[in-house]
Amino acid sequence: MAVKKQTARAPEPRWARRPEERPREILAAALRLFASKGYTATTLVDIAKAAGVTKGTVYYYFRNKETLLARLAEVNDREAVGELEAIVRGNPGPVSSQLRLVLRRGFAEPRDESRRQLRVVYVGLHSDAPRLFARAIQQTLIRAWSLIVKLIERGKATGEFRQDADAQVAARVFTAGLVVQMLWRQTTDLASLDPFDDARMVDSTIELFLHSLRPAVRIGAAAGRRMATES
Amino acid sequence: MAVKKQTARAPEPRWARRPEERPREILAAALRLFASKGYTATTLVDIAKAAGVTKGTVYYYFRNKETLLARLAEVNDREAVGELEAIVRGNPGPVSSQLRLVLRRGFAEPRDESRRQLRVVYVGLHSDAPRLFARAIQQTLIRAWSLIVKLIERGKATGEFRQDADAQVAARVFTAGLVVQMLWRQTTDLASLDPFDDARMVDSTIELFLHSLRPAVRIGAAAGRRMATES
Amino acid sequence: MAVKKQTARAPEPRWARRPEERPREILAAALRLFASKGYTATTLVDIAKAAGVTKGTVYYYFRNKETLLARLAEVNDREAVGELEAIVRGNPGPVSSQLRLVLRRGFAEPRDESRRQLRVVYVGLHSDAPRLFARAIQQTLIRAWSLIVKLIERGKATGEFRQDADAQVAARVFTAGLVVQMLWRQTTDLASLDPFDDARMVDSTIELFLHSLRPAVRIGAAAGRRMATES
Amino acid sequence: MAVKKQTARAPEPRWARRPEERPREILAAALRLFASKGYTATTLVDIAKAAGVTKGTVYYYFRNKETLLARLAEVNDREAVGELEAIVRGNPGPVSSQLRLVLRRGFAEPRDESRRQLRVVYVGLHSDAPRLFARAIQQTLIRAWSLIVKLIERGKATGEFRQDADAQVAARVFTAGLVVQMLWRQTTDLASLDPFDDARMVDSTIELFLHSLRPAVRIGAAAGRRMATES
DNA sequence: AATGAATGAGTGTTCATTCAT
DNA sequence: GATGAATGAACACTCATTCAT
Repeated sequence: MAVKKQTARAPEPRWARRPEERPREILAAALRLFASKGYTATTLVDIAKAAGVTKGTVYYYFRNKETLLARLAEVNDREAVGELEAIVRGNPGPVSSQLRLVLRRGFAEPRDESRRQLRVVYVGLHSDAPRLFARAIQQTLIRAWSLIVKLIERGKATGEFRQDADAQVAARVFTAGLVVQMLWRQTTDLASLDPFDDARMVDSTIELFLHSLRPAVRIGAAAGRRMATES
Repeated sequence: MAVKKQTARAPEPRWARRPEERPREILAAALRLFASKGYTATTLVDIAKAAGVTKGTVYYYFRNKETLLARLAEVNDREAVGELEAIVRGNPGPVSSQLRLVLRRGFAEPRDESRRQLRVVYVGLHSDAPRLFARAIQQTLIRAWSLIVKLIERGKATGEFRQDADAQVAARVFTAGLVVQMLWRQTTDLASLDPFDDARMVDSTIELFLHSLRPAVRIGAAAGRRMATES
Repeated sequence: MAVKKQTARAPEPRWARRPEERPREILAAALRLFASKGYTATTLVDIAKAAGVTKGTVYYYFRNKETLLARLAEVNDREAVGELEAIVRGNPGPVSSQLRLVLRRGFAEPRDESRRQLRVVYVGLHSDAPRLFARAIQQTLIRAWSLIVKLIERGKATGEFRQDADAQVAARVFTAGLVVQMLWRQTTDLASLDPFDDARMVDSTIELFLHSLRPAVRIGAAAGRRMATES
Repeated sequence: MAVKKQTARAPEPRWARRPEERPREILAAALRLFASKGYTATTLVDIAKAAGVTKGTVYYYFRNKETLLARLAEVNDREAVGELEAIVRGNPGPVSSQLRLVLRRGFAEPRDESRRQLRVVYVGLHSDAPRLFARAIQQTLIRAWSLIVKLIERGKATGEFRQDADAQVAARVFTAGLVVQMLWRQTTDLASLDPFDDARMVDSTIELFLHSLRPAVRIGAAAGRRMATES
């Protein structure tokens, strides 16, 4: 609609940027938007604008909208487990302190904004693209969980943790609970509706996690009776 | 296309008036579809067809699509907390056994298919209708959590639970973790990707929950001995 | 949806009113709404509600929505010209004073609210139901115009009006101009955008109307020259 | 259905990019349809088809349906008053001849079909889009009226027109009457129902207009008496 | 490599009209 | 007579996707 100047003098190409960076930029924009508005509510024009390109360019680099989501999930898949493993390797202390770090770094306090967003998108996959979600679970979550399970087993071996703790379930429930709570608190107004410190949520979750794995008090009649009653 | 009987007697109506059942049926159809395809992916025509009516009828009973969702959420809100309270009242045993039941009945094993679907929809609200989600959290989850917190506090009072357990966080993380895990397992193929028994998930979660609240082996020889024994 | 009491005691019929009045009431409601919201913007439910009945009842008495409009137009057609004739008959003064009254009573100051509304609807016919509009023109306006024309001709005969005035056009332009201006002023905010007294509009229009029919200054050189220039 | 040439050379595009012409064409199509069927009765698909594009394209260039109407009104607003002023400037004769031209050119004989349609749409705004109508009145009609008023005042100053003529009302009633009559004649079958020459309508209206402004016969007892009676 | 004009299949929603009761 | 449940044909508008340039 706007009339374009046709002056022959200045050729000045309307677009001129290194094609290498484009995909990255588009993906980054998509991530930002998916995380804040949700996948469905984000339009391709939104993404294009945020990436400083036009719709056509997005389609030049990515087959379609869902591909963007898939690519983002892949990024997460590729990095996430590696990070966790690095954390474990880099921290030769007792398993309890390794688990502490894994939970904190891997599931509660993302290293940077982009990893936080990635997590939001990740959980959203469940409703936005169930198939992708299944794949992501397989690629990432299950591997992360088994890493945690391994740590717990090691703890059992050293006597730090009780033998009868269900490591598989512990790994799953605590990580899921923590991630979902943090997610809800950050995206909805849950933080204001249900006010309390995010840090407390993380710290206490870790504490509960470790405590749930530790040997319990068995001595004394009271305790014994209680156990009997409860079963 | 359908051949009409031309008997003058029975004109055989093309549709029947069933004002009493329609809303229920429509709501049921919506629930089924929302749970399986997600709110956004579900069309009003889908709902109408599934309910055996036409689009217009859906709009005759419900102002718009979101109202359907809201109504479903309301149903849940109205019943959910009440059920939990009933469970507590109906079970005068020790808090640990009350908590066990609350977790199982309230968050893991829905009484019927429709309550299961309701739960699926509920979690989906987070991305489909953030505002409704926030309302739902406020109406239901927070109240459910505080009910659990109260039980835990009672357990602390009786010495059954340790004083330093963070009841607030425990209530939140365990319920969220349990619900989400069950949800994922049931909606995706997670059950096949990550094969293990749903029942084990529930039982172990409850066990971990209670264990995380119990007094730990801390100081003194007893603890030391125990640790040694257990390794 | 609301449960109806089925007590056999009080039969009390839900609807019980003289069938004679219904059509009138419905028509009155339709008129009110058409005039204030416009034909298109008025729904049948609006009308039914305003008439204190339900949609079905409206259809029991009138074939469809447009029929309501047609019936209203008919009412106007039936009464309008008769009124004008009555005005003329009831006022045996000079034609100028008859015309004054005809313009005022017939086109500017409706006897009651309902006649004002009728006028609004009437003009709206042009876009809402062109065919009805044509019929209305034929039934009413043309007859009203020729009544005015007759008066003008009588004035010409008595020498009160100039011979060369185009009675046909005068009747048409002044009535149309007056009606439309009053309509615009009353329905839009024209009254506030273009502030001046409605009464002045009516009075001055009548004055201009009569003046345009009166013999011009012919005597004297100045006037004669002016005429010559203009032709 | 259309047979596609399979020559590998010329893939023969299914549609052409004509960003420069599209908006114009769409607007033109909309104008044509709005004028003939009315704004409300015109579908966006109608417009798209008439413009040789698809619905999407219409929305690519115009935010929504009402915007099309608004844009058309703007065009009129922008040009209409300017034209009138040009007429006055370009015709340095006596005010009576200026008024003649203004009435004829500005309100009776549109320069081309498109301006005639614009006028039709304009009057229709009253019921289709009251708000736009109000704006249009403000932007255009009031300004046009005051231009006419100014001319009349000038005529009063030169003694060509009588001092007591209500210029404001004259400007309003004659223009409205003329426009509406022409509109009715052209859109309905009024022309055939109420047969007489359009040209006569215009000429006579102008004549009546000017005559209504001229000094009246005041000489003679008869006239004087009449005036007294009538007030 | 990049653009952005053009497409077209949906989608929610409205509402006059019908018809079982 | 009267109701109001149920219908179904539109309709405006959105947006992922395609493709001419």
